[in-house]
Amino acid sequence: MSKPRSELRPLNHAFYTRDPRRVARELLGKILVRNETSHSARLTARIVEVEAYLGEDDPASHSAVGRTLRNSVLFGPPGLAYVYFIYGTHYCLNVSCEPDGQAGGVLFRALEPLTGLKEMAEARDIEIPDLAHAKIKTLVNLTSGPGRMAEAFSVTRTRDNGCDLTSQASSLWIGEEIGKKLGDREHLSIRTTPRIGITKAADKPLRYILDGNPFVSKPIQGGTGASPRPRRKAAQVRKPATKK
DNA sequence: TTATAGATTGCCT
DNA sequence: GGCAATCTATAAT
Repeated sequence: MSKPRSELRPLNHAFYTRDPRRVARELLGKILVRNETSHSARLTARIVEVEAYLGEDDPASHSAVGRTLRNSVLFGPPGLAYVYFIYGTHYCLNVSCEPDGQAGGVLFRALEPLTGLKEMAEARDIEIPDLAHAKIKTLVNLTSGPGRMAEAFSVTRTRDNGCDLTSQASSLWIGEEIGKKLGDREHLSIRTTPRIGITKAADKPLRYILDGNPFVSKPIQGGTGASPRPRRKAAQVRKPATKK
C-alpha cells in the first residue's frame, strides 16, 4: 500500500463517454478521492474491482426498466455519480457512462485504501487499535465490497447522487496519478469474471478485478459453472527490469 | 393495498 | 452456511 506520491489529475468527461466495459477496465488502478473538510482529512483509495452495467438492453442493469427518477443519472451526462440504496442498509456507488441520453454505468465494488484510513474506520464504525501496523486482513474490512467502500467514504444518495466525478471541486471525484499509467504487471493481472450478486445475465463476464489484489471482494467467482475459464498455464511473470 | 426481490453485510449456528 | 436487517421499486392482489 503506497501513497500516491504524484499529483492527481481528474479523469475528464471524454473518459466516461464510452462503453462501460472499456471504462470499467480502465478505471482499475485509478484513485477515488473524497476531498478534505474542516473536520476530516482527504480520503484516497485505489480502485481494484468494478463491474460494467450496459444500457437498457442489460437485464441486470437498473436502466433496464427505462428512465425513472431513481436511475435518471444513468441516462444523463457521463462522469456523474449514481448512488442507490439497497437491502435497506447499504449504498452503492456507480459512475455514469456513454453520451448524454444513453444509459450505462460502472459499479465500484472494492478499493485499496491509501490515505485517510483513520477516517474510513470511523465512518465504518470499526475499531482498528494500531492502524499503522494493522494487517491487510484487518484493513480489508474498510473498503472491500460495494457497501463497505461506500460507507468508508460516507457516500449517500442525498449527498452524492448526481455529483460530478470529473471535477476536483466536487467533494467526490476520480483521478489518475500524473505520468503514471497502470503498470505492466497490473495490466497483465486484469481479470474478468461474472458479476456478483445478480440473477439476470449472471453469466456475462463484466466484472473486472486486479487479480491477486487482497482488497478484491471475492477473489474468484466461477459463475455457476457457466464459464469455466480455459485454464491457461500461468505465464511466467517476468521480473520487471526496472521498478518504477 | 400488500407482497416480494434486490448490483450486501454481519452475526449466528 | 443460514438469515436478519430494513428501504425502494415494482409486481401481484
